[in-house]
Amino acid sequence: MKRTSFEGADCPVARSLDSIGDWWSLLIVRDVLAGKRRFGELQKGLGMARNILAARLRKLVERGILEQVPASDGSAFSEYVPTERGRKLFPVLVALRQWGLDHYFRRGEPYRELVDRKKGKPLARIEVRAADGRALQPEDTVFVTPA
Amino acid sequence: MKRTSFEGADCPVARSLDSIGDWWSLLIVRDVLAGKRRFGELQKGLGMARNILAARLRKLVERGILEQVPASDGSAFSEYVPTERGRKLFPVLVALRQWGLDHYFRRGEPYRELVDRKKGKPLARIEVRAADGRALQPEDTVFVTPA
DNA sequence: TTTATTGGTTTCATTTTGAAACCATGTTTG
DNA sequence: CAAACATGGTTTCAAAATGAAACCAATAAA
Repeated sequence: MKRTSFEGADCPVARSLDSIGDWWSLLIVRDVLAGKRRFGELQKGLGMARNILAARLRKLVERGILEQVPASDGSAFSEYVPTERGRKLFPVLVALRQWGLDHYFRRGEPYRELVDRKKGKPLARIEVRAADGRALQPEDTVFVTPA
Repeated sequence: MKRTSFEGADCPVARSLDSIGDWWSLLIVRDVLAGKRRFGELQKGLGMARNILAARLRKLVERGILEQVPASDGSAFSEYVPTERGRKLFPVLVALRQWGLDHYFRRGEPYRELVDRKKGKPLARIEVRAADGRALQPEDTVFVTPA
């Protein structure tokens, strides 16, 4: 009767969700990728219960998405930093951001835009493409069993 | 003490998660985008409790991600089909799939690959890019308040 | 006409969540 | 140095979500 786990699922999407498919994890990763590092900073920013944050951080560390390291400011506290695996979630976050902005913000509604630091311009749209660059819709794809 | 809602969050990622940020919703959307339509088909495929599936479908319809329509086969049953909004989740799913495959499948472990239907070749990698096409890492981006 | 299937809802036990209190360090201030 | 405060949690407990199974009404098949 436990909450079903997708850890051994044969679908990569399901396995991903097993690590980050709950209500808070992606928001934590979002904040860490945006530079937040400390427990309290995350807790205040997200407005979430401390015990839940502690549990999520533990799991994210366990799954190799974050790493807990001694604080960079010399203090005896520790910090949570993204691993390479965590950084690779960036496209997922940007895709979710673009989708949410398109579908759940009214035009004119204020929001903070994520831009290319160098040029200050909005990011390109995230798209699914074929190897040759053609944009693909769901129907343009099929599953196959690799050789 | 209610489960916190991200519906009115100022962050687009959070609003997205309010619609699809639970354990099952994205898997349901994945299956519907892959062509599954009927309640029982989804339930059996996902192996999830019927009441939870019913609740999720209700919410996905409410949020405009799926639509409940009379069955196409002439029977009196109904079907769940993706809306345009639901179809637009495709990049999110593909990004999650690529990430999960990269990080939670051992090499050689069997999986089904999603390929370009026309050429039968694997999809291009999903990447975050600037307007001019440069690939961007998290540190290459900043938040700004649009004018 | 009986039987089976489909698409749910209801019920109930188990888990998870969230708020608040608590606590052990570590850090700053007087 | 001592007292006060901040930090990073853990514990406790009530409310809410989840999951398994039983149930049920409407179809569809035999």
